[in-house]
Parts: sequence; C-alpha cells; structure tokens
Amino acid sequence: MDVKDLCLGALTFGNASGYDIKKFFQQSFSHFYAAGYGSIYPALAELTAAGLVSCRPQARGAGPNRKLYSLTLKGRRSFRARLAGTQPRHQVKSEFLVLMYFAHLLPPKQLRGVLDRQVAAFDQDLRDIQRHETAGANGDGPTAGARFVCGYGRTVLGAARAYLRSQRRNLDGTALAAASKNTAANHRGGQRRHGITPS
Amino acid sequence: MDVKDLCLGALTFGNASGYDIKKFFQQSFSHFYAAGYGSIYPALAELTAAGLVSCRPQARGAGPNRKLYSLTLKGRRSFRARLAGTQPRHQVKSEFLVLMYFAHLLPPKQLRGVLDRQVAAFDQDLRDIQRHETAGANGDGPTAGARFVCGYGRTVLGAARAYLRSQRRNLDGTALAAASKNTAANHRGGQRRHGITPS
DNA sequence: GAAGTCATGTAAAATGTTACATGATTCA
DNA sequence: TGAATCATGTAACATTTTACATGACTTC
Repeated sequence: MDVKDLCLGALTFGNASGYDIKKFFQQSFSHFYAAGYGSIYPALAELTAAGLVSCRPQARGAGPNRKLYSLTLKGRRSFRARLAGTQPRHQVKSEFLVLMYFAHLLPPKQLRGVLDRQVAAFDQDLRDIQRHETAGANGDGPTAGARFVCGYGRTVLGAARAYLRSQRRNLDGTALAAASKNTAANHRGGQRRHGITPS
Repeated sequence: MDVKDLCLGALTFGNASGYDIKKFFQQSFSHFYAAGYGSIYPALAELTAAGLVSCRPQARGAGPNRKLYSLTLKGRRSFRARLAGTQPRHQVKSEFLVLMYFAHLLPPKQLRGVLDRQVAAFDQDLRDIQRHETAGANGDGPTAGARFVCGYGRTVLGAARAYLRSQRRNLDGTALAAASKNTAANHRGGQRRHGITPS
C-alpha cells in the first residue's frame, strides 16, 4: 500500500485534483498516513499512465491548469483488489519515544519540555479529529469507516495524553526525575558494568 | 534521527555486534522504531568511518568474523548532542486504519478478519512488552526510560485493543455492519453525488 | 537430518522528503 | 500591499526494504 493506492481511495469519493487530494489527506489520513505534493503528483501521473485514472485538464485564466482526475472502471476494480490483498500493517515511528527511552541522558529541563510539547501535540490532534468528526468529507456526513477511524484516534490519543500527563505530574517527584538527576553521575561512568551482551 | 543514532544509543548500554544490536532493537524499540540488518550494517560502517564508534574484529572458527563495536568519546558526545537537537516526532503509519476507513468497500467477512487479526496483533504486542518489562536490557533492570516507554505501550495498546473489541462486538449489529451490508449497493452507484470538492 | 541460530554484508529497488521553480487570485 | 490560497510539477537527496550470497554450529 502506497500513495498511489491512497489516491485511488480518495477518488472513490469523487473527482478531484492533486491539490484537492492533498487537502483530503490532511483532513482524513494525516494521523495515520502522511503524503505531500512530492509524492501525490508523481503518483497521479503513474496512475494515469497505467489507465487507472483519467485526467481532464481544465483551462484557467493563468498559472498551471487545474487537472481533474477521476477513477476509471479499471481503477475502481484495482483499488478493491488492492484493499482485499493488503496485509494491514500498523507501525509507529516515534522519535519522541526514542528520546524518552534515553531520558537518563537528557537534561531535566529538556525532558520536561519534550513531555509538555508532546501533550500539546496530542491535544492538537484531538481537536483536529473532533473538528473533522462533525463535518464529514462530503455532504453525506462521515462514512462508517471515517467514524471508526475517528473513534480510534480519540480513544488512543486520549489514553496517551492521560499517560503523559500522569508521568509529567510526578516528574518533580520520583520516577523519571530520579533518572534525570543522575545524568551527571551517569556521565562520569563512561563504560557500564553490563553490556547488551555479557559475552 | 535515523538508524545511526539508534545504533549509538544501543551502544551506550555496552559494546555489541551488529547482530546484537538488531536483537536489542527488536526487544526494546520494535514497537516505535523498526530497523533491519540492511540498515544496521551500513550504519555501523558509516559510524566507524566517522570515528563515532570503534570496531574490534574477533576471530572465530569459521563464517564471518564477529565484530565488536564500542562507542568512542566522540560518539558518546555526538549522541548526546543529537538527542538534545532532535525535534521529537511521533507518527503512525497504519494500513490497518486505511483499510478500516474504506470498510464500506470490503466484503464483511474480510472486515471481520482484519479486525480480529489486529486485536490478536495488539495482544501479542502487549505480551512482548510485559515480557520485556520484567527482564531489563542488562543486569541492572530496566532504566527509567525503558519503564516509561513500556508503560506508554501498555496504556495505548490496551486502549486500542479495548476499542477494537467493542467495535467488533457490534459488527453484527449496527455501526460498521450497516456499511458493510451496503457494499453491493455502493458498488452499483459508480459515481457519487458529492465529490471531495463541490467545485 | 532438519530447523534454527549465529554472523556479516551488498546491490537493486522502492519509497518518500525537501527544496526549488512559477505565477495568478482573493481576502483583509 | 502583504499574506494566504490555489495550482502544478521536477530533481536531487535520503532512507529503508528486499532479495541475495555464504557457511558453520547447535539442538531436536
């Protein structure tokens, strides 16, 4: 599953330009699949070449002509086949968690900042979802799938935010603070007693 | 932040070979940062060339010689600097959620299968975390950061699993089932009334 | 004797990100 | 008049995945 597939998916909701598709992605997928112009435009070109979408240029006064893409029958079938054949992966890539894993090597001040900023980011994500949840992608209101995905986002982000807040609260208490305060001491050590492998 | 940084991070816990590092990644980072041999070995070669790690080959009876890597002072400093300079991103890439977004285009049977398999996958992840939580990376037990990350994983995966289960339960009831039953009807339609853009 | 683990690496392919280039229209 | 939005695209770069290549040792 790649950006081409997502473009096909977006076009199942109606004809659109690359620009429209980017906006649609931002509204609907941004929390679990990112895509920018740099991948969308090449994807649309390839899909056109493969006959999965058709393209109608629309003359405009000036600047680049808007191109309206629509699914062909072949494209519609291809998308269904891809959906049926996709093994659904689900992976997180979090530099935030990497940073937290090495909390003992971070100055306490930065550690607090990292946590606070992540809480703020989750808050923002939650607001985005709530905004998107009320107004659907088109006039029909959100599809069942869109509702499912929004519900998932709300649930998971809510839990994540609560966890971060609870940890943040006792940062000046015991848990992580203890590690952070040891930063200087750990630094001295140089070589640790035990390696990954006792070898 | 890339695989090179993660390798430096792994080596802060002690000297190791590329093979060891891969295992360490699998135990500790696999839920929020994936890396395979194809990225680890080149990373270690570059780090060596840059003088951030040093490498001691260890003769063995046969097969490729094991190479023990260790952080240099420069590498240790570099890692701290990278940590301090990293803006902590946190992104999810989920083909599972894409699939669910297009639930109305999936045969109900597959939809149920997808949900069940994802629940099973989350269960497995939770077991991995619990196993890893009891036994730390080295003899000292888990660091504060490792505990934080495990706690995060438990919290979030627990919430996600509970959500999926609740949705799965009423699959034969209302919510998603309604959409799935409409699959045939939607298929007929071809063009939808409303596009992404009302244009 | 088969399966799994230990152990390293390369080359090609896939995929995505970033920066650049261009320029009109619309709103405050 | 300045900022934002509309609108498309390319080229270079970065990064990762996948498949391949090799081969002994250990455990069932």
